Amino acid sequence: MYTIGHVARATDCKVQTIRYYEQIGILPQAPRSEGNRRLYAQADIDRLAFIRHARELGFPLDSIRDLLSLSDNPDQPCDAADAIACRQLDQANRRIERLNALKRELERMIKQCRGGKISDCRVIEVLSDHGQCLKDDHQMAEASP
Amino acid sequence: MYTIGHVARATDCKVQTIRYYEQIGILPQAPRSEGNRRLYAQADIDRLAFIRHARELGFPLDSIRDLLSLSDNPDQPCDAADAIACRQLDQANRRIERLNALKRELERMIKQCRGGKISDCRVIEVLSDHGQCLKDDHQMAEASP
DNA sequence: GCTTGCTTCTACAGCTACTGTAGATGTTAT
DNA sequence: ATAACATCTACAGTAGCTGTAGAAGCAAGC
Repeated sequence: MYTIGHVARATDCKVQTIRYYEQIGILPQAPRSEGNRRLYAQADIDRLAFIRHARELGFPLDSIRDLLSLSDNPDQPCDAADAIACRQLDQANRRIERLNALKRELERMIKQCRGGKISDCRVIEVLSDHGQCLKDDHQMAEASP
Repeated sequence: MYTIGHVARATDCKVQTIRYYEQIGILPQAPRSEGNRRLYAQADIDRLAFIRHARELGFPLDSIRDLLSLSDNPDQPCDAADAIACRQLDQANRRIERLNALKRELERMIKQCRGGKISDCRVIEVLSDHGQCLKDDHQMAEASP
């Protein structure tokens, strides 16, 4: 069993954030030691690492709850899980597309930059992206219908 | 010139959020009409669309400020811009990697799911990702040194 | 020209997801 | 056993919005 401090170091997460996640129920109530300290297992570290990564990728806690429910209930009827997974996959694909566009533009800039100035920076055009995105995005709400 | 409502619809962004961005200086002070309404040009819509997309991708406003400064100052000396671009590129690459891992796992689940149950869901393992990520991530701080 | 209805204005309160601080108590090393 | 550090609870503060109240602007129809 690990202390909260160990878990915090292992996941690069603040101690308070771990207690906060327990409080809002996204992490289970940790069992306590004799002296009332929280005790964690490896599975808790995995779960927390998952949450942190998903947060860094911009998923809101509600979406993360959804994703976690997939592995918490491996025997739930498939259509519910399927809907969650599809929705999250859809979001992941859109994010990847945009990140790739940003990446290409940053690489272009860095390459061009070796010559002296960033004479025509198109970072904004790349991500503001009227062609496809603005129309599609309206169906991309976080919540389910 | 466009009204704030038009800009909000065009970028799928709340009117209050636009005013908030003006307040914190990430959007310029909009010129006003006779009757004190804010007036926007296409360039403002582009800038706002960029900000919204970057936010959805999980970039904090400070990073976005950095990115915007690249296109705001196309004549700034190259090493500063280069550092910003490299840092953001690095982040973008890490995000893409993680999203691809998540995507693969979601696809696997969806495929497997057609058979009845999600018997062994590995969503957590995929993103908790001890192998590479946890060590690398400590150098990945949002702020510059 | 006046009313109805919608938009925008300012100002401020509330929300999510943390993050920091205070003061007490537990634990470890010398 | 005492200093140094980790953890505890509780609560206040922050970033990035989001909602609401009440007043004022504006456009369309009578």
